[in-house]
Amino acid sequence: MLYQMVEARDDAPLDVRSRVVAAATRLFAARGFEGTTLQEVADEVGLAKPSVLHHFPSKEHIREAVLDTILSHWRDTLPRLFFAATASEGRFDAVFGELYRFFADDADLARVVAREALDRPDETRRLLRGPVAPVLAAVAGYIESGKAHQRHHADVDAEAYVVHVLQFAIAAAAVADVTCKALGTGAAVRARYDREIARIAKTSLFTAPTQDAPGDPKPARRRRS
Amino acid sequence: MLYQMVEARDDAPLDVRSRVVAAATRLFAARGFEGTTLQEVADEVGLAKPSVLHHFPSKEHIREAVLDTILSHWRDTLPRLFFAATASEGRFDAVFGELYRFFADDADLARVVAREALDRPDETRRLLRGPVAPVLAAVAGYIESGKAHQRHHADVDAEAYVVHVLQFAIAAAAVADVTCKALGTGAAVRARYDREIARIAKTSLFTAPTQDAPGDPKPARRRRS
DNA sequence: CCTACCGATCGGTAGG
DNA sequence: CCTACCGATCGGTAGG
Repeated sequence: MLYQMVEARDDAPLDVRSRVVAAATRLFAARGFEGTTLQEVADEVGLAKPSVLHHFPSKEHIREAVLDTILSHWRDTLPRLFFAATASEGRFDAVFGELYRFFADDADLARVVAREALDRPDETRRLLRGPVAPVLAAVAGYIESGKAHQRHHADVDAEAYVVHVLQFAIAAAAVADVTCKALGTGAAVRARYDREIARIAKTSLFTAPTQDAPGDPKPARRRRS
Repeated sequence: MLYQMVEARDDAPLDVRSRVVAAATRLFAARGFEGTTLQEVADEVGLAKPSVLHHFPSKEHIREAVLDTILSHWRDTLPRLFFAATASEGRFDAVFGELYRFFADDADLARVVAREALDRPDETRRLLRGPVAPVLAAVAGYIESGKAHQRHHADVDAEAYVVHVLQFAIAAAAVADVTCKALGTGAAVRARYDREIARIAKTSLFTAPTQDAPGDPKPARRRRS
């Protein structure tokens, strides 16, 4: 079967559905689902409200489209992440960097996911026990084997560690622009913030400094605005 | 000056304002400020909507009362926290446990704070640079001195570490009942979850296992329902 | 502390 | 893709 491929180039003209999803993602991230009106979405896309509802039968359908888009984006990067995790030792920086950067590069995605966890705990639970579970289990297995080889701390709770690191990455990315300001002003602050979360994740797992390059994921590259 | 003391006993009858704040805290935590209506708050308190508005001139005033209550509760525990942090070495478990338990004991507080950070980044920034800043700086100073004595890892970014640990504790408490389910079912799961976040915070700071009792904050004691 | 009610805006529909 | 409009509900007020 053949699907119309959606061009991912940032400057390519997007179809109406994609423009609605992009606008809704931004607005949901900033104000939440309940705090966003269809009128605001329509205004941002440059359409009348009924025109938006021609493409999505209800506001709830827009929410689902936003979340599906994030989830499918993530599904694309998961295999790469997983491969990096299992292919060789000492690749922790790359793996964590990949995970963190996915959300840090576009804080709106992190904010939408964080809001979803707060707004709809049951759906989020389903997601964690469903499609996300195998990935968590796989990474936990990798950590367990690392424990057996004394590469990782013996008292790491592999499953709990993975869950915490995942939610740390999302939470840190979601509120980075807020909490970074507690570190003072200036451009270097965000780099310190990013470096420290990577260091925490890494040091709490490995028994000794790895042979990796020092744990600094590249500073987040911003996607828009 | 003399103030009317508000009795903290859980079973003591509360005045109307306190009951409104308690109901609003629960509702704001679950649905967010925009997702909560004055009617729902009134219903939960058992009053008519205009009666609620007799005690608080607007919905916005209820939000402020909710946040003030959380902040002042926290101000009460901060001195204790700070004293524990600076009084002696090896008290990390107690300090982090205190911080984490404050939010873990009542996840609604963590959720309200998390939502506030997402909904009103500017206000949250002001809070971080204002009243919260001295506490962060003090703890960061304690960590710096620990680095000088080789008790803490040399590459810890003290200021960034403190900010991350704070937001980790809040985020972890806010979504604990969601993400714990990714660890399986059963009563022990939450204890593992709590123990692992304490271990991560501790291991990423200290150069070697401390002389403390193993890093397990008591399992969160639930305050209500 | 209530009943009754306000204008505004919500998500969504009709019809073209 | 639009104008015009729907019933419902929003936060808040009047008046007692």
